[in-house]
Amino acid sequence: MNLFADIRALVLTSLDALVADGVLPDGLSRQAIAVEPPRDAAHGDMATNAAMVLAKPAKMNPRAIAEALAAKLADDPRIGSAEVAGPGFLNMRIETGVWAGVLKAALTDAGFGRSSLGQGKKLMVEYVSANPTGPLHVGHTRGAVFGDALASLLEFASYDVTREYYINDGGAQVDVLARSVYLRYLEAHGQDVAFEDGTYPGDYLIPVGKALKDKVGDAYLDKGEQFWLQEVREFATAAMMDLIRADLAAVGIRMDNFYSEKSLYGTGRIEDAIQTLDQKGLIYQGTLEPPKGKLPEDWEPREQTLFKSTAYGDDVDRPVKKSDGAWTYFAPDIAYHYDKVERGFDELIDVFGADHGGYVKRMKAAVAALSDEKVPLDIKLAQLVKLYKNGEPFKMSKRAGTFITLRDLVDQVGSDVTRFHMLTRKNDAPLDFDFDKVTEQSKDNPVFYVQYAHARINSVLRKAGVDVSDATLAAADLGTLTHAAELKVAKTIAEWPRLVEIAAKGHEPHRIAFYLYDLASDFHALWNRGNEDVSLRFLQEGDNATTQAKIALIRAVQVVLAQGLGILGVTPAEEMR
RNA sequence: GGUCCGUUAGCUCAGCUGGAUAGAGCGCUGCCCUCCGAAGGCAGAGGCCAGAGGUUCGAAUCCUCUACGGACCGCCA
Repeated sequence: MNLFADIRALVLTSLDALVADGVLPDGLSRQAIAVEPPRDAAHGDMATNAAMVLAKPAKMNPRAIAEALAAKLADDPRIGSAEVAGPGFLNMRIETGVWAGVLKAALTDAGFGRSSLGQGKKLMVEYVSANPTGPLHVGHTRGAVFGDALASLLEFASYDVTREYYINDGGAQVDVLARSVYLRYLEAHGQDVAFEDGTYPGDYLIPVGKALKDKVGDAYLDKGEQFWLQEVREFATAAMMDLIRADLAAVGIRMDNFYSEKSLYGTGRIEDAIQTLDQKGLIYQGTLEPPKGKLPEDWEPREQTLFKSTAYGDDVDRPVKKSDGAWTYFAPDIAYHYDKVERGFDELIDVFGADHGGYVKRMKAAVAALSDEKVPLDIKLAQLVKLYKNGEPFKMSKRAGTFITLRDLVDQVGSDVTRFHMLTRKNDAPLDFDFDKVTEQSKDNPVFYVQYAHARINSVLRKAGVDVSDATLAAADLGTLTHAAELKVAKTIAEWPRLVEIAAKGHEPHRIAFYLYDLASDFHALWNRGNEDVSLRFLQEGDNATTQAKIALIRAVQVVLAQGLGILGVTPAEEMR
């Protein structure tokens, strides 16, 4: 149940009644009518802007509409009062019994909080998609966690979600990987090797070189690239993908599918995709203008095969073939997205790293062209993560092989902390990650604060001494929950379904994290009230009925916390240690 | 030169897609532990929402310009 949606529906039927009464003209758009919690709790529980939205098209005074609407609304048993305020706001107070209904729904309705927004539509979230050349590092981790939480959020909102990883195993970087592994292979045979520019010096390739030796023995020794490059490339890529899969598992990520770029080559898929664009008149031979501002030193104009992405909002047309006739990296990406469209996805989401910002417009243009603008593609950029230790910035150097990996994070602070913290910021804002602060066990640390709330509720349940099954709690008389601090908690719970919908619509999982913090905060506040006011303690000795009502309230909090943490991929702690 | 993102309290950040007197944490000030868990709690001070125009009943939110910070910008992925 979504109380805000219910009340909005009530507002709409009340408007129908006003139309029937001849008070309001018919046929007005109701799109913009919203029912929201007012900023200031003194204004009531819910507010609607209906009168102000309708005033202009109806050519009526907003306050007059509001007055008429208020009279209709007041007839509903759920509405305690409806008052006109300001320029035409309508503030409503909800009968306290309604909140009890929300709590019961949270306890007994497995679908509580879920949204029907997605209506079972097929949606793909493509995320991580890191080059298969090494372990995942911090930057990847943010995109991975973000994409995963977004996918879970959309599942919770009734989308049929596929999580997919695009393996860039077709380009030159895989040759570099193969050569680097070959060096480690030689090393495993006791040779001295030097890692020059254009090779990957990281230690993580040592075991891969050994494994290669175990597999092929000395077969590749003293042989030219033509004898081993292809085999080593495949061997190395497979090894890297195993590594990456394990990295992902360490933060609780399981992909539904891994899609290989290489699998597109030699199958005619790329040609098909480009031809599809060509048939729409979007492919031509041409020469690009040099980029303005800083001029590349070796710039010379060359004729290339270009995609007319400017027809779909890009700034310049983009090459799909190099001047030597080979595909650019963009071409297989077009084919890959064409494949997504052909697989029947209704919506697509790509999660990219911040360094791919310049890539967004052309990819959107390609998908728009390939799907005749029928399949929306949203591209979310995961901004940079700045690492700190003891408040000091942490320098990473990829060249020296001293970059911080996903494993470093998980080993030091754990998966839960890593995930939650990375989701406490909008994806498009840079994120600070301080190794010391994120593991601090105090209120300053949202991860701890939210998990602590969950664990604290567990502690009460253990000590309750009454039947605390959800069915029993839901059947309890919740009419005894009348204190403002208790109702505050119930109201926050009532906002949960609405928040899920907002977060899902905006593809913004960070809203879940902030909501959970607010809910935990309301709960902790209520708990602390019990320190001064004995009647607010959850366990009322000798009064099982009241105890059960209070426990119903906090158990509902726990249910929502668990749902929310589940979306974020964070374990709800049973107890704190 | 262009594109994208950002700019909100001393600091770190939210702000529900245009609503009422802009919120939270930290820090600061003042109170509060015999009490279901004080690894805190309650209250208070603190704002020209970067700046200037515009759109309208109404703007932190939408549009234009400017300033500052970051990312990116042909045959690398």
